[in-house]
Amino acid sequence: MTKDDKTSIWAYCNSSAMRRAARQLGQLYDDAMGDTGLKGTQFSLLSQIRFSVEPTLKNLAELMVMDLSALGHTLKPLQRDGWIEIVPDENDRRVKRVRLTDKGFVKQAELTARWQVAQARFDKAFGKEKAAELRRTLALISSPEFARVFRDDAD
Amino acid sequence: MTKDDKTSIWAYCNSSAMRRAARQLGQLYDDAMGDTGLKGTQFSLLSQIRFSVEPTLKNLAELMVMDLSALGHTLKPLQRDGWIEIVPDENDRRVKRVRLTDKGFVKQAELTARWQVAQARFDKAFGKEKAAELRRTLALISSPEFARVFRDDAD
DNA sequence: CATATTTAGTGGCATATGCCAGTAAATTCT
DNA sequence: AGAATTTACTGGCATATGCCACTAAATATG
Repeated sequence: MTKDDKTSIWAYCNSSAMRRAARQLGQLYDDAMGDTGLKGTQFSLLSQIRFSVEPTLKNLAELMVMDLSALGHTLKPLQRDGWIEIVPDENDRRVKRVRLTDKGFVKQAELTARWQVAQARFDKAFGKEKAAELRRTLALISSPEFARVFRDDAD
Repeated sequence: MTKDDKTSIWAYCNSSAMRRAARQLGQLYDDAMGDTGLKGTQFSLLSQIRFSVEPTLKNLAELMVMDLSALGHTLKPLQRDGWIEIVPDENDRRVKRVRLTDKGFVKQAELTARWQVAQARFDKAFGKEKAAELRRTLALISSPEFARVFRDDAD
């Protein structure tokens, strides 16, 4: 164990430990975004939108493991600044789809270049293989299956 | 790899993956807090305060790997509702120290009982040993040493 | 000692994220 | 078909978190 001792929740609580690590990485990756005007969270969003096929807000919220309304709020600034656009679905009038604007594509590429620097630093500091494994672990924890097992504790 | 494929940033970005997992766990642990009126983040705060010796805001911010002003904001509701109190340091008039109120102690204990349920579920779903190792990994990533190595990439 | 610098917090502003209530459109049920 | 229910989203409110500018107090400097 590191210098964290029994007087720290981090040594015990999985959730608190995860949030704290998320804050640290958020900080580090945000720094890497530099003067692009966007943050790591926004880079994630733009990237997920880019690599999805015009996802609906619902789709995107599920992929992000984010509350639908929270997603809506988070997209506002990106929409306002012209990086994305939200268009109604042709078949189902309840549904709205998100996509990058041309400008958004360019911006996503620019951010990706910045991101790679941070990513490389992480790999170097933490270990490339360990990093890949960590991501697999995090993906598992983020999965709906995991949430289901966690909740259906009834045995 | 799980069902996440190359079209998901989660498969690549350590920071995005961490945040996403943090959202999932936040959700799961918050649910466990039930009708206590407080959330997992607030439980973390109360716990860290409880197990620290009247930390200064600065101390606490460092332990939480949180921005000092962010911490200040986050403490507001807890102070307003009487779970904690913030008192000026006797020697250094710039410094303020945080501590639980009597009411706060009781509340922290109540929340701990709820937390244990979530924690047990996590251990069961993820594996007790794996969970302990994950927390060590997260603690490492949260450490100032890690941030330093990450930033001082200059070689 | 007087001034420059550093340190600890505060307040305002902006994004991140979640809950709840409400609305409209689609689906199910009788 | 018409009513009940479900689904997808929106808007308001509250906490979470960070940046920047500003203030007060302590410390270092000449």
